[in-house]
Amino acid sequence: MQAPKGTYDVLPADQPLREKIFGEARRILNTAGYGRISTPTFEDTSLFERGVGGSSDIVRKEMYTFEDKGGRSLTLKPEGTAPVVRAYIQHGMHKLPQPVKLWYYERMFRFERPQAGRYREHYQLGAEAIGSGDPALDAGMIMMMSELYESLGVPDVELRLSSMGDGNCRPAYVKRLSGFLKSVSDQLCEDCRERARLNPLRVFDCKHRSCQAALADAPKLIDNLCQDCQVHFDSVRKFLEPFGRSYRLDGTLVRGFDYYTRTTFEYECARLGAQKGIGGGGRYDNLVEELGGPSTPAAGFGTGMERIVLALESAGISGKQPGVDVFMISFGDDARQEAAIILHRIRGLGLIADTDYAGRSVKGQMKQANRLGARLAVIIGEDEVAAGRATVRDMESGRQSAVAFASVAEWIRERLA
RNA sequence: GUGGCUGUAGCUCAACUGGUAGAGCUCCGGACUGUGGAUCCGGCGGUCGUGGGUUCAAAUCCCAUCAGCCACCCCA
Repeated sequence: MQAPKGTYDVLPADQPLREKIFGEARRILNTAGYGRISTPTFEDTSLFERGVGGSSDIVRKEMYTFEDKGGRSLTLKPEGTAPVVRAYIQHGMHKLPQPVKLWYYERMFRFERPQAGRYREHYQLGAEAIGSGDPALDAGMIMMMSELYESLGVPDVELRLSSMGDGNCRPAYVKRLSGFLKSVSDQLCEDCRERARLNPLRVFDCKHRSCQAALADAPKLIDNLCQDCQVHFDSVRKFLEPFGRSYRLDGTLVRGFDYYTRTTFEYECARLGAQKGIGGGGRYDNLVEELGGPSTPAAGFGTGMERIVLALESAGISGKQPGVDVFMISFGDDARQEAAIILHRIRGLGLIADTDYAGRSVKGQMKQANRLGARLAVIIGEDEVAAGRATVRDMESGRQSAVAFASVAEWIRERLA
């Protein structure tokens, strides 16, 4: 038996680093006034069809869609924004002071071919601020991500920034681009011709040299923004400026969801290979309305737990398990009985305490205490039972003390304080 | 979904042109009758990813399949 393709177990040794990442994200988001939201693992399929968009690969071929016994079509969530927006609408959050700022840490599911850094089930940290079109918000999102990566020590992080325009300027631009693509159609690869038909903006993602060459003179959306979008974009950049966050202005940056408008951004870790995108996001001013809510501007970001982990590991950064304070060593029936009582008391004082359940020899138990990095070992054998006093050994110095059973727990707490 | 590489003990890896699986680390024990981190010794541990096929004989060759990895694709 093995875990299904593209899934994996997070083992105890993996947890500390993940918890550190989660903890940093929580700290940053909480200090920025974001409240955590959890949404269901699955949603009505139509939520993603309408939200993410029919021309996206995710909806076209990567969703885990199934029918439940009531005949409903449900889908394991492939991304986090649509469900949060659904919750915003469902709970009438537009009546709360705006914007409503929410963050999440959730599992995402996509039927993709797995690879290092790409899984069929992965964890994403994300945030959404719904109900504000303020460009300062876009910049704030970008800076929160920067702060997260920086505080964790993610190496070689690069930021790409662009604008997708809005309903005012994008359609006209797409028409222009389509015309251009038609004129160079014979120089494009098969995929690009398909893209030209479905979602022309995505041709810019193509890695084929010939396509890149053919696109060299293509009109860029970023040069064809309408007045409002241009003002907005300039403002985002202005808000970013004082922070000194370097970025690459990239008119070819197109994210994989249809709902983005105006600002889009993507963070990459240069040492991650093909799956180097560690996080991204942008503004989605039409999504709330498209999902049945009032016309509401919003922005958000998402970042991948696994990719952050890989990036940190590539820099030799790891998490460490909390060390054991006390290891209880005992042998003989009476002694084991006494040890169990004392162990319970020590734990009750909030100390991390463990003992042997494997029938190890005294030497073996000492070894285990050492292996766990215990600061103190409490030894209880026949002699100790007879004297009513436990032997407490300092694992570093090797010094031992005899302490009465009744007070040994408190004695240890003071000793370790 | 496409192409390629890989798959031997819990981990890292060996095993010649096919001859029937071994080391280091880990773990358990002993040397050290109730005391760890060093050393030495011993022990536990393997459907050779799985299923077929070729062969007197397959970890080794062939086919299929599963999984991982790399690139494409896509994205976190």
